[in-house]
Formats: sequence, structure tokens, C-alpha cells
Amino acid sequence: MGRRSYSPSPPPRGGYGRRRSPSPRGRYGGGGGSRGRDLPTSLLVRNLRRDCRAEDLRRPFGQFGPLKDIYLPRDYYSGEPRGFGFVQFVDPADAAEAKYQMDGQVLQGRQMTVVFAEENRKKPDDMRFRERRGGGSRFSDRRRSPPRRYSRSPPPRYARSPSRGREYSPPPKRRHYSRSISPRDKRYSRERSYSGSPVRGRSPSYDEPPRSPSRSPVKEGSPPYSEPRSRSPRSPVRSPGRSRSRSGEPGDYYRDVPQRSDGSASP
DNA sequence: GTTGAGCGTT
Repeated sequence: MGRRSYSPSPPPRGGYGRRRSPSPRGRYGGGGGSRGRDLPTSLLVRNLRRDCRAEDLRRPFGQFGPLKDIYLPRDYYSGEPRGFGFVQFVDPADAAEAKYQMDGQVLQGRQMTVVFAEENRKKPDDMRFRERRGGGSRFSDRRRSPPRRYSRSPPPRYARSPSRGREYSPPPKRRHYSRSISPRDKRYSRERSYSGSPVRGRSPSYDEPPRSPSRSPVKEGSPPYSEPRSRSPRSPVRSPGRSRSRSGEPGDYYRDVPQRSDGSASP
């Protein structure tokens, strides 16, 4: 609680000692929130545990000041945490303090590295583009064949957190935002749910929503991208009249009727 | 207007 007097020592935007990103940009893209400001408010916390949650970061980081957001990126396809996260403060001074204090600290048995976020937030579109050209930029794990073109419909988050695909720390919703943050501040951001899915009265607890009773026949363990494309775009709806008389039409495409008998008939 | 597939993951 004791807010230590933080000396107004603005972090040298040239680098807080060590900058491992020789990006020609050399500019803090605003860290998300600054946007024009010189002082970044977003911190990149590296070397997090795989099972580290936003809540785990909120507490230690929240003591330096009100947090605006915490985000733990996860692999889009595998859904695994990537081991780092973003902590965005409301006040850049708090961010600087937090970075100074937390950098090198051990969280959950891991020494995390806290630096200022640099690049701007990445949009899904950019992400896709990057994957495409980046090629094996991630790992050389080509086995994970990237979904070249999945028209739309994002890959199912493979049974993980059906509620929210990403890890986001819902702050303790107080009855009234007396202090700390004013409600008028953009309606307190989007503390509800980014999915756009109206969580009607669904408390943001960790309780898991009941899965749809009608489960898809797809294997759960199967990766999302293993979805076999439709064999043939045969429309489910067909002429209501009479189907093609299959008296003796050998070349008909519908040979699915006679299921393979013992593996004898196989062209 | 935003952005939840956010860079610095082995």
C-alpha cells in the first residue's frame, strides 16, 4: 500500500540500461497507451511461467499503481502461453516504477524480465500477414502446418478456455468505482468480455460454462487445423423430387451407400 | 473507432 515516493525520474527513452532491440524504429510505439506520449505505459514481462495467469501479474504489478490492462499472448493455434505478457499501467510513472522494481524479480520461481513494450499492438490482420511471410519465424516446427487460408472461422480454441480464448485478467469488479478509476473513463474499458459475447450475468469466475450438449464429432485432442476439408461440396439439400434412379448406375458418385465390405471392393 | 492472433517463448 505504501506508495513509495517515486522520484520523477523519467526513464531514458533511449534505453533503460539495456536495450536488446536494435530496431531502427527506436521508438516506443506508445506501448499501446502512450500513443504520442513519450513515456510508455506498457511493460513487457518476459520469462513468465507457462501457467502464469494475468491475475498473477496483477497483484505484484498492481501495487505500483492502477493497471489498465494485462494481456498474456498465447499461441493462436496451440493455445499455449508464450511465456510473456504485457502489463499496461494507467500512469507511465507507475509503469516506470514497476519496471524498475519488478525487473529481475522472481515470480513463481522464475526471474522475470520487465522491459518497456516497444512495438505497437499487433492486430490479427498483421499477425496473419506476418505468419505468412515470416514463414518459420516462430519455430522450425513446420509440422504445425499453418492454416494457409482458413476463409474465416477461427480455429476452435481446443478445449481450453471456452469462455475466453485469451488470458485476460478481470479486475475485481467493485460495486462502484469510487476511486482509482473513474467509470467515465471509457466505461472502464472493456472489462466485460472481449469476445463480444454478452456474458449475461455470467460471473467472470473461473467456473466453466457447460459445453454444448451437442458436441461435434471431432476429436478433442485433435488439433484444430486438422479439420478435414469437405470431401465434396455436395449440398445437403437436394432436389425434393426424386433422386437419381440408381438402378444400375455404376458411375454414380454416391458410392457411400454400400459401405466397404470387408475391404474387398476397393478400386 | 479499435485492436484480445501484442514484440523480448526453448
